[in-house]
Amino acid sequence: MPSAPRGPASSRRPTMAEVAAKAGVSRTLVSFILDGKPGASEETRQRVLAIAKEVGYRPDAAARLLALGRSRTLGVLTDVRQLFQAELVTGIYPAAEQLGYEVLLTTNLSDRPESVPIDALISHRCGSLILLAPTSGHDYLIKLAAEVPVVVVGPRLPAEVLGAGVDLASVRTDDARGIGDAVDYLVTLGHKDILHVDGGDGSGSPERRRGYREAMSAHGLEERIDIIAGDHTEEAGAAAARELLARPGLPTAVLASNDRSALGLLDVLTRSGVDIPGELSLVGFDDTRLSDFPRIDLTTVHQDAPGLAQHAVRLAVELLERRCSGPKEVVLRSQLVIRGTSGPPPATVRR
Amino acid sequence: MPSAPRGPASSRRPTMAEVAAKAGVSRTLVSFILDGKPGASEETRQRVLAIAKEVGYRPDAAARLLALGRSRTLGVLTDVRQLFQAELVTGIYPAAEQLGYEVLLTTNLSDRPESVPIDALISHRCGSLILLAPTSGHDYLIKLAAEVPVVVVGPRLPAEVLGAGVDLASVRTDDARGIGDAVDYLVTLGHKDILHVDGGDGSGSPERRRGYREAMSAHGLEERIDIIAGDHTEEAGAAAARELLARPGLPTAVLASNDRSALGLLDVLTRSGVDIPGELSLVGFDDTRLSDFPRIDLTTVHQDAPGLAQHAVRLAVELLERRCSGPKEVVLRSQLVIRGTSGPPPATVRR
DNA sequence: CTGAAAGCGCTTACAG
DNA sequence: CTGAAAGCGCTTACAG
Repeated sequence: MPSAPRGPASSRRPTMAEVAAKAGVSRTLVSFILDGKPGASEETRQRVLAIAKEVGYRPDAAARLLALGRSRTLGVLTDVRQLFQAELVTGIYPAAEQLGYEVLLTTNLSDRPESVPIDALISHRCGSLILLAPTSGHDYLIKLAAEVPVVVVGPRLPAEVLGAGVDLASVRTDDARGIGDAVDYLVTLGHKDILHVDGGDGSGSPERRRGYREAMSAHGLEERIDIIAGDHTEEAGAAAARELLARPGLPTAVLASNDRSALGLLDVLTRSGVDIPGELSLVGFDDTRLSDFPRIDLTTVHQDAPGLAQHAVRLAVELLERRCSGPKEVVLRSQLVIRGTSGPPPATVRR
Repeated sequence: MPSAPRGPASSRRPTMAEVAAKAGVSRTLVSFILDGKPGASEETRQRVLAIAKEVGYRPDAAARLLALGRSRTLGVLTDVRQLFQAELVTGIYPAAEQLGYEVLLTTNLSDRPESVPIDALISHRCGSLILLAPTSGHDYLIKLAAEVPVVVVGPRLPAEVLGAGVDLASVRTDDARGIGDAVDYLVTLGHKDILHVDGGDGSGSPERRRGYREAMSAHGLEERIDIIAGDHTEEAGAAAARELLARPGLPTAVLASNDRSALGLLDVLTRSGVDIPGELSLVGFDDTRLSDFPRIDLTTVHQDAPGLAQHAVRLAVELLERRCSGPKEVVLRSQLVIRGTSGPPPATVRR
């Protein structure tokens, strides 16, 4: 026996061959039966199934992958610290399961490049990759997609990237329109001094910034355009709030680039005695909600997480199975959800 | 060629054999070189490494696993909706990497049994499993641990489960003592009417409930013991708050079983005009914090997430490598973190 | 320093 | 309905 001595694991873990031996049939037949293929008598089927269950047989994914050459596994890169992504992940599982695919997860960590978890996914033979709000550059994405199909969820990809001739697709929310809806709503209420705390280069942030500018201009408010630089964290929102409070006057409305930033704003402003929405209206983006708890009752732009997840899975599978017919970019509509942090501007505007 | 035609993937993905052919050496040597083993001249080493890089060679984890018989991969079951678990996951990666292990993640979903994601982990040949706050019964855990080493992070496992003779270990916080510290602190401030909103059968909840009872008794406050049933969600905290508000009088302090529950309490109580901490002190558990943002400035019992993660990984690896010498239960101390939601009881106690 | 060879556990044409 | 056989890409004694 030229190979190394095996650990107790292999003796502990029953193989297909053992099931076959116990059942007195060939390995081929066991494979067919477990795969649900025809070709075995009903009686044999039952016996083999019973034995497999009895010995606790579990298919070895590694061997299966190796034999198949390609896996029915979708690799998902997420950031476990982002609650909105948790909602996407929650939607990805059932969508994948329905198409007969498994899902493997890895997470981004702040102290290592995104390519590390992505490499792990590829090494484990994920057939295609779903990247949630990736931060890598476009060159990297194109190189990656030349190797394995990639679906990017969140940020907008320029046409030249999507059209680079590789297996790269994009699923996202119509961020610009979502912010535009929020601006329209605030303007209708009578707001004019609407400020935007942006999300830096966070997923969707450039689009949201653009949507804000365009909507303000469309309402003839271009000279009221006012942007504080931020990112998609509570801390950035809190910092923006401090900056606002240091100014001579407050805007009547603030549009945060995401809910986390809005939370930071809400926290600092509320503590400083700013009445929300009486004195200032606050609107977030994402509608992050994993429980049914209304949390802070934030007016926000709702993203269709289950829809995004479903399309991402569909595209990932189509790309993998080489039958991607439709467009490689899916843009879902958002929906403004009006809750308790927004209302008409105060009668006496401070400016 | 009896096997099925391969998809474009295999032709696209370079193998070790291709690298060997290009370099004009044997596959064995390539394997040795990529593995960092001695046995090749420096010149050959460099050439092979260069070629591997040039053709974009990536090791095939499936084949590697199959050949090795055992994987250097740790499977982690988490719940992507639980922020505290995200902190554990964040700590698990670097700890595993340091020991030369990879990490594979799956998530619990509310609509399917925990055994589904666990089976996926096993199928992908994870050498051992780290289960974050699992909800499965003890019988299941014992059965599972007979098959593959299991480390449970969070809930306390009874001695008879840990001593069942299978590869099962536990890492947790001293929940009872943590709550006890919080009770001591509140009593020192002058509180007597200290109520506990428990966490049902959430991870650590039974211990926290016990700790509350014991600490209250130790202070001679057994007749003030008052528990509202809940779970580890904001919604449960909010429900408890509503129940409290419907009572004739409020306690002077509330101990929530975790931070999410405390958030729900805080939200509803604050909205109802209850002054926190002036009128009522609120204490959470976990110290969930992924950003540096103080969020709601909650007084809480801090859990050492990096420490829990590190011990979990260490045990998982020791169990896997059959050199588990030390105890199979690690209990880490918690630390009370006093912030803005707690203070002395109001001068005029409502009762 | 290097190569031929067996084996990991599975799948799937192919031939009964 | 069933079996013998090759192959997926890797690792590792063993023999030069």
